[in-house]
Amino acid sequence: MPEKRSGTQNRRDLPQGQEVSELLLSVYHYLENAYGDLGWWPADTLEEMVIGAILVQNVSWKNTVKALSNLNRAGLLNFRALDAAGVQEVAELVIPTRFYNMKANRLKSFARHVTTQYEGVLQHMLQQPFEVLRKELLAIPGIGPETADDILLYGAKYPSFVVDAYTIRVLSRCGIIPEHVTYEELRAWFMAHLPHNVPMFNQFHALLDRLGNRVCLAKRPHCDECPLQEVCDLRLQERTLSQS
DNA sequence: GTCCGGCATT
DNA sequence: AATGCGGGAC
Repeated sequence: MPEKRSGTQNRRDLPQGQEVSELLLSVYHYLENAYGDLGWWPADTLEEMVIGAILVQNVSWKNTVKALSNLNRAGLLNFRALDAAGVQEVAELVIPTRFYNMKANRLKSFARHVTTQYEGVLQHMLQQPFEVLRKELLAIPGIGPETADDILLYGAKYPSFVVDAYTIRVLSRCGIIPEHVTYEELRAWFMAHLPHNVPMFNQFHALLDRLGNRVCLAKRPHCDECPLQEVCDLRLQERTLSQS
């Protein structure tokens, strides 16, 4: 019979309990004090927000802006027009987002869905109940959990915590979470330990994104300028001590 | 694990 | 010019 671990937390499991809520809130406050209000999501319309969420997959925001402006110039920054446009034309306009054939197909899939199910009115789609909408989004080709949660939080304004690779890198480096966690598991963990507050979820993800993008880099992280130094170093120390 | 295939870095 | 970074969907 496999012996049950007691005492120290298994490194492969997510920590639980009231102290987790406090730790997450302190991470949030360190970041907010350093970076202030990031004002996400940067978009003028809901349609632009959703299109941007699809285009930004796997690429920098800078490239996404180029593609958004190309689409805008072509009058394709809305789902009715995208549904009517040819994939080839769309693909050429979104070349800066790198995986342009894939992105064009994803845009077309979403446009088709909004057109056939909601007569082209995105707001009507986003008014579905939280869980219904999440399932519906995930069923659209090219919409995975992160993009779905982007749309739920920044588009529909539901308290859906957005997890991304930066979230995992930052928190696992600090020793707060294991390196290998599934998306759904980590999202549920955040949502179980934080108040379901839309502006806070909005800002928390934006802050983690900023840190992972500019400071907590995959290679040669700039730890000297990290606002989480205190939390991070503390955790690493504790782990080292408890291993001896 | 694989796909996608621009752009920053070297 | 060449390399490889990079990450979300499947």
